[in-house]
Amino acid sequence: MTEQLGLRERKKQRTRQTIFEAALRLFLSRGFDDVSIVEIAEAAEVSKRTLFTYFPTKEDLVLQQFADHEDESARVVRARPAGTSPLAALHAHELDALARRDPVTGLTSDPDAVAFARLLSTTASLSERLLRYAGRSIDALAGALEEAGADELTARLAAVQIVTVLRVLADRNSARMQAGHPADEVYPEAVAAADRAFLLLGAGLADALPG
Amino acid sequence: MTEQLGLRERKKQRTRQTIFEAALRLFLSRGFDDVSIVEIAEAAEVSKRTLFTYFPTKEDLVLQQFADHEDESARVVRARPAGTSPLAALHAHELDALARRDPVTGLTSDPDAVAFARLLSTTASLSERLLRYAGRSIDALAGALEEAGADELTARLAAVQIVTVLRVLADRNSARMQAGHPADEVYPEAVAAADRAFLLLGAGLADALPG
DNA sequence: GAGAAATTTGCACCTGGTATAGTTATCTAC
DNA sequence: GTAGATAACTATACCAGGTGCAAATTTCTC
Repeated sequence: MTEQLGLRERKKQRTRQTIFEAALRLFLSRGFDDVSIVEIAEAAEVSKRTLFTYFPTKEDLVLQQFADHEDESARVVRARPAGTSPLAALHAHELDALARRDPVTGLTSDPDAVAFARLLSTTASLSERLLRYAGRSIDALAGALEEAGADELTARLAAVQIVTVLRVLADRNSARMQAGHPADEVYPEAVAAADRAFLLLGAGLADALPG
Repeated sequence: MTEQLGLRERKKQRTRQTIFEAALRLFLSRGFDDVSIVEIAEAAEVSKRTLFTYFPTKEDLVLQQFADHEDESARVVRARPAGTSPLAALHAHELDALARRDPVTGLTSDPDAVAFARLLSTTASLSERLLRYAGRSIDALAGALEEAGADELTARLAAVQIVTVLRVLADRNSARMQAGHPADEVYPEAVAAADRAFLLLGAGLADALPG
């Protein structure tokens, strides 16, 4: 378990962490667009050139951590208990995440997480770039659904629906948090919304949008 | 019907068109990233500053025309015949668009349209920015669905699902076109995929993704 | 400790985009 | 048609994100 890393590797990790923390601190206090790359580099005591070897774009300073979560839905589907449908597994996982106040649900009163979410939603270039990660998340989920027996078209359509619906739920929760409502207060609505969303995903829109 | 425009206004329209055509021609022949703004400005015989008064960003040189289509789904829902469900109206509209080889479906063999689609799908910054227009399309459709009687959450969830599914269909058709298949050959599959997609939207994923 | 390999740096450079201030063209009213 | 008024355009200088390159520094290996 204990990774034996050389000094070189440890220094790299420390440098990356230092840059990231400096960037986040500056972004949160003054906004993404009002902080320049050189400023971050100075705060982290590295050269501009070095900063860019760790983070290829300014947006990645904020978003690269999302790469860790990009296959979460796919993993949930793959790890589901026998006899459970992919949708049921994802539904259960979302309810569990809400109960845990997992930041990915948007439902958390943790000030840092709320501030971070605000940074994302108020910065156009960040919310746009975030969609790139959503795309990879869709690809991963589609792959898992194919493994579960769906044909390619169905898997892709289902994956894109599921991922975008989860995003809508998270956005709504996050908006409530940013409006100052405590997570515990919003929790029941968040659960109801998730239930509604998975009902629509599973049973379709026909009944919900009658003629 | 005949708009009486002054010389000033006519010149502006001509200038905008000239810039747009120069940009598109250069982009198509050499790729979005390998053509600079100054090059386009020179080709259109305007100053760089003037170019930016017409198109606020380089991406808008390609994408601004999508603004016209951003409320298409919403209009279809609002204009649906009495007794028709929103989903049925959108389904019928998509089938009609496929039959007409409307470029928005991705199903067209028109070389210019195919080249344009390739430009979009091969340029990261363009496909990302395109999602901004998708966002507005979702907002518009959600509004129309609320008018049709859906509650706010349902309308939003349905809208996001519908718009993203239509995008998936268009992307797939466009990919087939770029691979060189003629539209008439792909048409039956495209119809089948659209039918499948609207079936899933209407009846849900439960049956399609069993445990 | 020497040399190889990786990391960091400084510097020059490119591109997209903006600010400003001045020039040119069109419009309106007489 | 001419005189402003007004809108559009241009040149220039500038900023920020990002890259290429060669030199300098640091870590690794033996």
